Amino acid sequence: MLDAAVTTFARRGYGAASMDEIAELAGVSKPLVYLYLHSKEELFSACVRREADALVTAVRAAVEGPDAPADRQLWSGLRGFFAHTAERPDGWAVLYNQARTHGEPFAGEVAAMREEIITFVTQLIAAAAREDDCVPDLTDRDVAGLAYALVGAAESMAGWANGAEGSGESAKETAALLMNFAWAGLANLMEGRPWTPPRGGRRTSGASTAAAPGSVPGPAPGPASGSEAAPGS
Amino acid sequence: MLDAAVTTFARRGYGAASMDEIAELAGVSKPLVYLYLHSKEELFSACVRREADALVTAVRAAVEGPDAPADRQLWSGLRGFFAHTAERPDGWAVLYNQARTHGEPFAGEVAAMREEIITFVTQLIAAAAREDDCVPDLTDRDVAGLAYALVGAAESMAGWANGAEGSGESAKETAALLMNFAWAGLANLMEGRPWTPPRGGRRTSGASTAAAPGSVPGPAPGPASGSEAAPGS
Amino acid sequence: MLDAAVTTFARRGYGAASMDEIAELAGVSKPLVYLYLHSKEELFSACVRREADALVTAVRAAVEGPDAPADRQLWSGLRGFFAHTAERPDGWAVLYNQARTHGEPFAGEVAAMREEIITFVTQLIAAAAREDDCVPDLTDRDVAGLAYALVGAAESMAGWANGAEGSGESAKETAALLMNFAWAGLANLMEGRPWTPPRGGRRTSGASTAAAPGSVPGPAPGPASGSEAAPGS
Amino acid sequence: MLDAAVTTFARRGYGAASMDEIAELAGVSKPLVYLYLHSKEELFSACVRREADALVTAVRAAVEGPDAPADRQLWSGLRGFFAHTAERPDGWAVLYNQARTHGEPFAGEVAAMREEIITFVTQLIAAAAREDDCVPDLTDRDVAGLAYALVGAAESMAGWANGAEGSGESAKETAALLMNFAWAGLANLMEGRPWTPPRGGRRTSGASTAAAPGSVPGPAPGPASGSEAAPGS
DNA sequence: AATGAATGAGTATTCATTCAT
DNA sequence: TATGAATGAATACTCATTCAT
Repeated sequence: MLDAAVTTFARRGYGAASMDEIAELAGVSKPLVYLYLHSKEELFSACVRREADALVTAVRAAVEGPDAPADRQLWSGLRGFFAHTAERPDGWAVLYNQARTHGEPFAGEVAAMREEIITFVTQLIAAAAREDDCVPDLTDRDVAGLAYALVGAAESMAGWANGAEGSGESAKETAALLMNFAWAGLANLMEGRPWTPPRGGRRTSGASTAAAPGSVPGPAPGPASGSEAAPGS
Repeated sequence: MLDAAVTTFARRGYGAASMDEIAELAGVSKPLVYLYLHSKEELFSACVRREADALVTAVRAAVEGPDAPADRQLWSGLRGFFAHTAERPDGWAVLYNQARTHGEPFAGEVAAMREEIITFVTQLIAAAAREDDCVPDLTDRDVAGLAYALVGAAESMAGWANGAEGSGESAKETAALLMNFAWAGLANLMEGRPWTPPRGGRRTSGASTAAAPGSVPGPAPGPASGSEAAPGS
Repeated sequence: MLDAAVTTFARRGYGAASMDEIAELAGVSKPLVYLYLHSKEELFSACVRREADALVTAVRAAVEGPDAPADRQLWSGLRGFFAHTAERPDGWAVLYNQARTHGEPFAGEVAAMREEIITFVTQLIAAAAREDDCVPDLTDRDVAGLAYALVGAAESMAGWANGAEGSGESAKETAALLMNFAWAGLANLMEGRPWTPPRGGRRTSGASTAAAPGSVPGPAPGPASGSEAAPGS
Repeated sequence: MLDAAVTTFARRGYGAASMDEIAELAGVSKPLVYLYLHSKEELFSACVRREADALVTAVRAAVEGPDAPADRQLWSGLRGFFAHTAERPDGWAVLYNQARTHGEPFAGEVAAMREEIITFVTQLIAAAAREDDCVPDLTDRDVAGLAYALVGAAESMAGWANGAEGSGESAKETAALLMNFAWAGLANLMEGRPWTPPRGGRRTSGASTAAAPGSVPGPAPGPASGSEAAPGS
């Protein structure tokens, strides 16, 4: 019954999905839907909760144990994420497209789940930073921002990857692509070699050694000295 | 009048926003709204178009000329993006939350705008890769995926940054944070030093030299040349 | 201006005709319409009155003077009627199709005009009966009914004749056809030779000599000399 | 439910009848009306169809079998017609006043029904003419015109008869009156003794023997057999 | 004399929701 | 338990009508 609801909400959108259609697709009668799930809002909430739980569970299950190195944990988590969203595109659409955009009861629930994942990611980043025992000068806010960026990138890529013909294989590829995109930056940051806004010089790619801007100061340009500096760390 | 519509659509969502409410907020009467914008759909379309144009224009205006180095261009564009979304949170909400999720006339328009931006980013990445005259072995699909990741990260951060008390200053900070997050990874990739999935060793962060996974092969393991290279890493 | 209104009312119907359309067709602006004719109802009333007057006037003008024999008067009146309705189909449509069917202000006005014509026809019939100086035993109600029948027949034929390509010639033909249809019956009646419901015998057409039915008694069954009786058949 | 609709449409007219009013009069709620009849148009169509069928059926049932003489068939049909319209004045109003004047879906349906009746009448007239085995020189168009005249007369009288206090008795009377009005004329025509436009002589009633006008030529001037001739006048 | 701009009042239609069974 | 039948409440849209100019 929830399956029918998820499918319908994903396809039609919350507003355009009618209880009639859901009941019909579920093969039961409308009053029955009302018997179990007491209103459209509650029904949608149940969908959201179920999908959110499923997603969180899938990601949790995929993450390698806390002993593994941070990038490995992150990578495995991403693989789980992309695999899950590829497997349940309707569920993902409900979370990503519908729930976030329809008023408070739902947006809150999704936000909570997202927060959970973000917290996890944040901890990973922090842990990695700690592992590096460098002086990461990253404020909490910065770390949070990075987590948002990473999660946002993942979400965007999920939509993109689903656009093509998703497959189990592509989940791994997508995760690898995202790791490639993100990890070096994170690693640099954590090791105190931030990118800084160029000052007009011709070419300035990669993490420069200049002083950090805004709240992302790269205090210890430090590894500095370090030869060509263990890039990518 | 469009302002009122944008505000209402952003706050209530497309479905829940009633023409009555929009008209009242605009301080005019409903028939007048229908006189100029001829239906709810058209009204929403007009909002979407206006906001999309405004956003694209803002980003375009912010981007530094094509002579500037790629990271500089990207950075300035992001600053423009974050500044604009911070300045017009309702407009951004209409584009990001509402239009994308409500059926074809609208989703298409937003997708078109997004595509425009993604194309721009894609070109930047490709240009940077060319500048680096390395063998970037990045398939087109990979580049596209990276652009999606970057744009998705930016979108996510826009929502996050607006959550707090947005200010002009924060736009620059947010952009810098994202550059830090993203640029090193991009640079590594472009220079042929991709991150690769670890094989179980204890610590493996940053761009490893191992063979690339999936479609993101890092052919030239070559931190090789060494030289001052190694930037971005 | 009234022309535009008549045309529009005839084509769209009273309900579907919008003041905008009328004003546009008239080449003036809506407020001007309201300046002269103060509401939709009044505008429609004016149309009805104008067309009714025109029709009555046309018929009046066509009728030959009171000295002429009754059938001649009737015939000339019918010719006028058919000629007029053929010439102004929209006006006729307003009277016949629209005004009669839209609530009291209008139906009354049309009824009044119709009554005027019916009265005229009634008088003709009565006059003819008097001329015949027979004992016409026709109650007033009967005469009224006959007038209604004649007028109704004319109205129906007007619609029919306009359906084809109306022409001046056809007005005369239509009138003649109707006279043929009607006059013999009227004449028989007036001369006391009514048609009576057959009693089952095989063939009984035309004005029989049997007793009259209902309120249309044929008093003098055998007016005339009887003899040739069995007329009409 | 259809009853309520017919009543309301008849009383208020199609445009002014609101679904609210109909539902209220039917003693149900508006959505229920929409559940069964899916729109105002469809509801009106259903009314029209029902009333048209009822009328045609009533007339059909009333007509005496095809062996009966033509005038008898006609008379019985008219009696059925007047009885039915007297019994269901609202239904008749819907057909005669509303449906004919409101756009294509409806006008067409009524026209079809009318055509059916007119065809029937036409056949009766033609049959009668054949029975008379005279040379009826009536063109098809003339016969059609006569049928229109007869039907129009009947329609007009239906409205008139309903105006007074209709009763079962009056149906018979009205039918007789119309037969009196019409039959002699028809009979004369069919027997080749048409009325012709007078040439100015003082008195010229009834079927003259002069040449026929327009398309209603009276070929067989034939008071023919003489004898019973000269009737109708 | 004439109108561009604006609106109050009303209508068809839909949908989440609930009885009676 | 399960549903066919029914509805209250809300919404997009239209039109006759009027000021301010």
